[in-house]
Amino acid sequence: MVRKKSLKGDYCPSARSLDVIGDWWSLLIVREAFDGVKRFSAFQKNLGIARNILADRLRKLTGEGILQAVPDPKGGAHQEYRLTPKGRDLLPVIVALRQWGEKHLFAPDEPHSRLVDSLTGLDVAPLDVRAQDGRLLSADNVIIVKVREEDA
Amino acid sequence: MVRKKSLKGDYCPSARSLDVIGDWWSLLIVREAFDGVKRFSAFQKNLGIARNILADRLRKLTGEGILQAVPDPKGGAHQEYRLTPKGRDLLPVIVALRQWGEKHLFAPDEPHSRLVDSLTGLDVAPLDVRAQDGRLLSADNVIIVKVREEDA
DNA sequence: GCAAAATGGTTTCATTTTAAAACCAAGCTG
DNA sequence: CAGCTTGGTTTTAAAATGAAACCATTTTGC
Repeated sequence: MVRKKSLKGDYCPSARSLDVIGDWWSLLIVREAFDGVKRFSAFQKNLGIARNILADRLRKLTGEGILQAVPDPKGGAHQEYRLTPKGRDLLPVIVALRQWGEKHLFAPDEPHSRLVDSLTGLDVAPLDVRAQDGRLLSADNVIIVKVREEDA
Repeated sequence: MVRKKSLKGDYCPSARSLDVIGDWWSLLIVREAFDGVKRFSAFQKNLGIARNILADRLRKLTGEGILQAVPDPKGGAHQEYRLTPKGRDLLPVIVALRQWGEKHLFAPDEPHSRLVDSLTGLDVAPLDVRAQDGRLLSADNVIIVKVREEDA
């Protein structure tokens, strides 16, 4: 009996993350939430996602504690979906994806939406991966240290 | 006729990125490549992915210029898959996913693989999102500025 | 030098996921 | 109170995925 696709038990944190938010829509929903979208129909309209899929993903994301469903603060019958702190912690993931896309997926003169510092209106600075001592790191000077199974 | 799922033309860079690497396996393959994996069978064994799917993803990733298929430098008949510079630029994405997973998806005492600075052996520092002036930014002080359609 | 095993896939077929559209109940609106 | 909006669920069709079988080369073991 082979477990199919669940990396829940994987000891690689990126694999586990992808297990939770690695499907095609989840991060797009989270991105909309970062952009202030709160209601079912708004997600649906902005993303063009099928409603059953959206309902499913909202359930999963709330189940994972990334979104929280709260009753309409204005007393209406519907509920709002809001990012939890865990969801807000996905900001670097969204930013990393965005910056990679800006760099590699747009023509030099092609317009795209921008993520800006709301205080100054300037673009967010490029993310960089640094060592504890502040040295800039690239793919060549990092390695993955696997957990020894016996430790698990 | 409704175009299904292609965000190729979307003006949001994160959407476009997800269109390219947002499927379930692509980033896992890239992560393996970061870890030095180069050959078909190694990807297959490490990830437990079906071979037809792996072949498809390797084709897509090379087609996108994220991986490059090069003939075995030792003269063998097989080819190796290597990250291109575009692929190596995905490091911050992988790191962001990994750090989010470490923080939110593991029990406090649970072991996991680590991404370390190969010089010192110390963990990579937490990524942070900063403004141009160096201020630390969180979800509350960034906004997305949409491109005006007329500009496009 | 030859048989056997490994490599790097492709094909086939069953299962699962996704998409689109229709449907529906509850609220609100004029 | 008739009709529209919101927030879904159900149904059905289409597409993606997964497992296994198959296959042509290579490499290896002896």
